[in-house]
Amino acid sequence: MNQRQSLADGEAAGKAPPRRLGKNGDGAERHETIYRSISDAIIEHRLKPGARLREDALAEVFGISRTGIRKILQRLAMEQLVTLTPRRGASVTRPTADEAKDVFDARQMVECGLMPDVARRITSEDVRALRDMATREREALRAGEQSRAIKLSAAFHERLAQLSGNATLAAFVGQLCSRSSLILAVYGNPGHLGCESHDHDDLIGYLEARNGERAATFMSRHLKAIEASLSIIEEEQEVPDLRNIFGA
Amino acid sequence: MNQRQSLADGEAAGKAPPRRLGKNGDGAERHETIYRSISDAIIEHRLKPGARLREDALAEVFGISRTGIRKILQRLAMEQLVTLTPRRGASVTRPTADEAKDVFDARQMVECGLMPDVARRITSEDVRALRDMATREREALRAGEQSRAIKLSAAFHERLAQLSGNATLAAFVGQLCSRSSLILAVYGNPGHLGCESHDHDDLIGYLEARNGERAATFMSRHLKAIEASLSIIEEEQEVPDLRNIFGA
DNA sequence: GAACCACGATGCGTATACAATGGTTGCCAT
DNA sequence: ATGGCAACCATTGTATACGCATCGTGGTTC
Repeated sequence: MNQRQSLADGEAAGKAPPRRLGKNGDGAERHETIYRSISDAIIEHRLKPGARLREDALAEVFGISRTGIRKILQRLAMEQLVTLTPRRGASVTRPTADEAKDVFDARQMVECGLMPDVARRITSEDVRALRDMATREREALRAGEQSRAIKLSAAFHERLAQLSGNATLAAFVGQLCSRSSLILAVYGNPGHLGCESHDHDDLIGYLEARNGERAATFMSRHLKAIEASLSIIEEEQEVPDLRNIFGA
Repeated sequence: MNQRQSLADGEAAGKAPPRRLGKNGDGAERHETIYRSISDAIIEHRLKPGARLREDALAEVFGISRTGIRKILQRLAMEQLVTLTPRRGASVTRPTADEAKDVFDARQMVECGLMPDVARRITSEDVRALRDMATREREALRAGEQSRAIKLSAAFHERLAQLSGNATLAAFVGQLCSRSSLILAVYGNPGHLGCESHDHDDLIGYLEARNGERAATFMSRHLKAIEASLSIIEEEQEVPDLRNIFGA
């Protein structure tokens, strides 16, 4: 299935004669891959809030037509990662302060509420996998790879929710984590990342001890700490900077 | 494609001879309307779980091309109201027993958790609107209009969640209620509808008295009662374990 | 010199055409 | 008569073409 991989730089860019390159055997897989690429780029802050996502450009980059891109863009919009404005196209969502509060309140309720279930169901295998994720996150943090750390942190929280056994709530938590990543991009202070490096390890300890209550209260404090670290000042930009920057 | 559909003729006339049908006049609105039509039909059990939704048929019924229908179908699929199978098209989702459990567990957590906030923020105006909805629901129930009653019940729960002030969680509850409606269609006993007729009124009473705790426990019992009324027998069709039936 | 209007370009929304896939049916061979 | 194979048909997936709205730019007028 990789044979098609080189279409981006190949002759595909040309007009191509009777070139039917759309016959990828793994069409669905392809879309999923592209979706993940864009999603990851947003979560890792490689695409910053407000960045415009032109359909043509994306279509060319990924070697598919605009139709497929639109589908992906719509999915991202439904997850609130991109904003679709009627005649203006797509752009990376810039969460408002209200949305940020809603997201963290929701996480507070759902993630904490899930902890007892997780504590009850967690296996030693799960514990090992979680510790591994926490370790990698700490390493990324120490190496200064903020983007990577943010993604790993979101993945950790999502994974945790999956262990509860409730797929619906786990998917919801996954969306909330993605949005949190965006919120960090807008309101987070550089240098002071969301999750403390040892927090996740402590949490794993409580879960391993099957202490759901303790884990829940810890998670609550953990999330509160992240939220408190944000500087939600609702900085309205849009044009005014020029005056300020170049001196009036 | 067969005819112009007498939609916005008024403004079209002002534009002189735009023989093209005025699709743009209310394009987004139109999609929203169609989305609601299909969504309502599913929630009201006019479209039953398992029903196939052919793109061509829908496109013709609503007078738009398949492109628009696909967009709507995808949105419905993301809300788990329809299932999209790769080369087989769309059909109304038939929830599994596991999904049903997940959905009701999620409702238990979120709706109950929201009650304190609702009790704190509710206004007399809200109370009046809720009572009105409850009344209409009771009337529909008494009149034997089960479809209508189910939709009104879901709307009631969703409205309640909106009063919490958390738009994210409210939207999530809305989805859960829609899915619950599907679950009722599959596992519900005819004649014994989900919500007891007086339950909602009682709940409003607790909220009006700003007794969030009481409302939460009542909501918990309410949801438990609905779930208990289901006959989740997991009647599996779909290749009914020939192995098991005919011995391994 | 500034403001307003007009014209052109860019980019999205929709429709349509085409290709590929999976199901179904009919025929042939065993 | 039954099972397998092959061709056809129905339906989706993808790409492309076209129309329209909005935005930017330049010219003209006050």
